[in-house]
Amino acid sequence: MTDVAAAAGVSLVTVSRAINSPDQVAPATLAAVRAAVGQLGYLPNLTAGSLASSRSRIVGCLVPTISHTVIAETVEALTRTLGDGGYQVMLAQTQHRPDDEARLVETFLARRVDAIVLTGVNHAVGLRSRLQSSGIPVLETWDMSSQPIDLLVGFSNHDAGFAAGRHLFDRGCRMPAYIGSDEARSHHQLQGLRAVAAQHGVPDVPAELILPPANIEDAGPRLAALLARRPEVDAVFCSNDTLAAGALFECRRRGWEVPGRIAVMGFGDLPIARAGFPRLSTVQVRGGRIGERAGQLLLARLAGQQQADPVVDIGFEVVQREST
Amino acid sequence: MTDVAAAAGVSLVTVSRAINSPDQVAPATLAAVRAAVGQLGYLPNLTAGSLASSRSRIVGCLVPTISHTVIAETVEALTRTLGDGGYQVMLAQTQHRPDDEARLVETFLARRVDAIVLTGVNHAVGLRSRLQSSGIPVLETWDMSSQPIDLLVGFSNHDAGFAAGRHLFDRGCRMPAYIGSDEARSHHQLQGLRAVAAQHGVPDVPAELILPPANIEDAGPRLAALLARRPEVDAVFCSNDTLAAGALFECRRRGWEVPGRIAVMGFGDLPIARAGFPRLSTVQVRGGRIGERAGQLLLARLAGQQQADPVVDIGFEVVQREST
DNA sequence: CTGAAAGCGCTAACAC
DNA sequence: GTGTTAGCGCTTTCAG
Repeated sequence: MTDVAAAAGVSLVTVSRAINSPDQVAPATLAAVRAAVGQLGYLPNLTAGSLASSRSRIVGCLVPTISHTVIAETVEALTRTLGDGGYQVMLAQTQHRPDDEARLVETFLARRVDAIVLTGVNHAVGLRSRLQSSGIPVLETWDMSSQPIDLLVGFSNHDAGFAAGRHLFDRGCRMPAYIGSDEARSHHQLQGLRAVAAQHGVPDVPAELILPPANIEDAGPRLAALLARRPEVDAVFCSNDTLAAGALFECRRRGWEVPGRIAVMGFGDLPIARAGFPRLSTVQVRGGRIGERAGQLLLARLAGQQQADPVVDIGFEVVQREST
Repeated sequence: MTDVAAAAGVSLVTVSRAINSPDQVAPATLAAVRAAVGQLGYLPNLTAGSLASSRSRIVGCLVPTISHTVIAETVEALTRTLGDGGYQVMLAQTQHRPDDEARLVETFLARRVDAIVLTGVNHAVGLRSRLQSSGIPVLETWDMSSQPIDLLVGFSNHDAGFAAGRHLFDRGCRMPAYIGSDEARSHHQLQGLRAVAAQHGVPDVPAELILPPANIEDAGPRLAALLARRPEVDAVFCSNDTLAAGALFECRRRGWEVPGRIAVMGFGDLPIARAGFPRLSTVQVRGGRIGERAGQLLLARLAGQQQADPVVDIGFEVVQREST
């Protein structure tokens, strides 16, 4: 930067300003600086800038795993929205382990990220207060909480499970079952499903909870196990569309009609829900919208604006197709 | 850090060493420093450390999009391997746009990342020399090149396409087709497929190239278009298992037997290949292994070791299941 | 094994 | 609109 300043015949600060706030610099000066930058091939050192300004322009984002398709859309939209606002996303994977989440938060804090995005609302003991005392914006996603750490963009997994169950009963099912991942957000869905089942006089909902990472090839065996245990099951709600697609393949393998013999319902409304045969009924969640709103909320907060409502319920929608 | 030094009764440097190279510090001193750190809740500022040491311990990683399942495994393994070595991965998405890739590389360089990982071997003009003159390790993945920028861990997409085609002809197919993404790695696969077709006296391989991002719901319509144009097609090779699963659903919708009426072959050997019905024949690529080897190569290089062979061909394997 | 001095490359105040 | 001064919080020499 010293070289650029010399070449442009100005001082260090002027170069800094020409780069970071061009409108505070006279047009002629700006042109001179830019010429010097181009000629010398100068590349600013953002690390030095971060240290001096105590703003890193990095947002730390923690997800269970990036292979989880439903969450990928959120990360993609978040990255795009924050990127347009001049921020870079630093991603880390918790592998669904709260302790890893807490450890990675420390790493992010040590890197002086400007904000942190978390997946879900269930965290390791102490993380909540640790984050609140850190002084940076924190945003939770993909669930609802009565006590958000700070900002929150999500929807109620409990209510989504309830709505899915109601849909299944409305379609004539008598005995729904659940296949999901063994983690908090799936548990909330299952609780919702159990609540609606209780209202219909069904005291218990059989469930298969898969140790994460749950993937499509787990669905078949789990559905088989479920049906071996409880042959009266006539509907299965899966915590994501990928598992539901696996269930569809399993039904096809057995030559079972869907929804004739068994109804299958997914979650997320991923492309696979529309591509399947039969097309999957599902709970639509706009994952991209979550990422976008999250990015907007963070940008506003990072720009110093206090938002009216720090909690955004993005909602969900039951989509009926052919599988129920 | 000054406070910790005071509390422990040592100097600044000693605290720094206790944290970064504990074995260079006397056990008693180390204990005192650690006690002070714990008591004060001291969290090192990695940004300041990076500036002083000119090592950020960040590796920049560029992928087309993180929603691309086949690449997610690589990123996951890379993140894990580098994480164990004390490095953090900073991820960015190019959306398959070479210009975005070049722009993001500049951002990474400005952040002084210690190394850069790229997807594929086709880049914007000038990026190659820009990276070579940057002086940091660069690693390309998911393809082969006769002129790698620096390090490379991948496999030949051309040869994979050739092998898939040979498998189809071996299984009795006469007229293969291709459905893939409209980007370099798919193009290489298609070239391989065309090469083997030519050897079998098939002068042309009909293809549908989907503007990225290609997803599962594109497969059905594209397969339909392909067959409308060329009803004699009796096999389709898809650039990934997800598209192949979409093709399977489309066949099911039409009541077509697979592979009786048409053979379907995927690429990647994702879980969906094993979960489908019929189970998908595919080209197995160990995406996780690519990420792992890439991480190891980078760690070695970053530790100052010169490796014998900077290019690793991870290979691939044709897996026959039920769909061909 | 420990410490003192000298920056790393930039930005925030404050002046002019 | 531009410059001067004083750091940001750490690591790297080089001594001892």
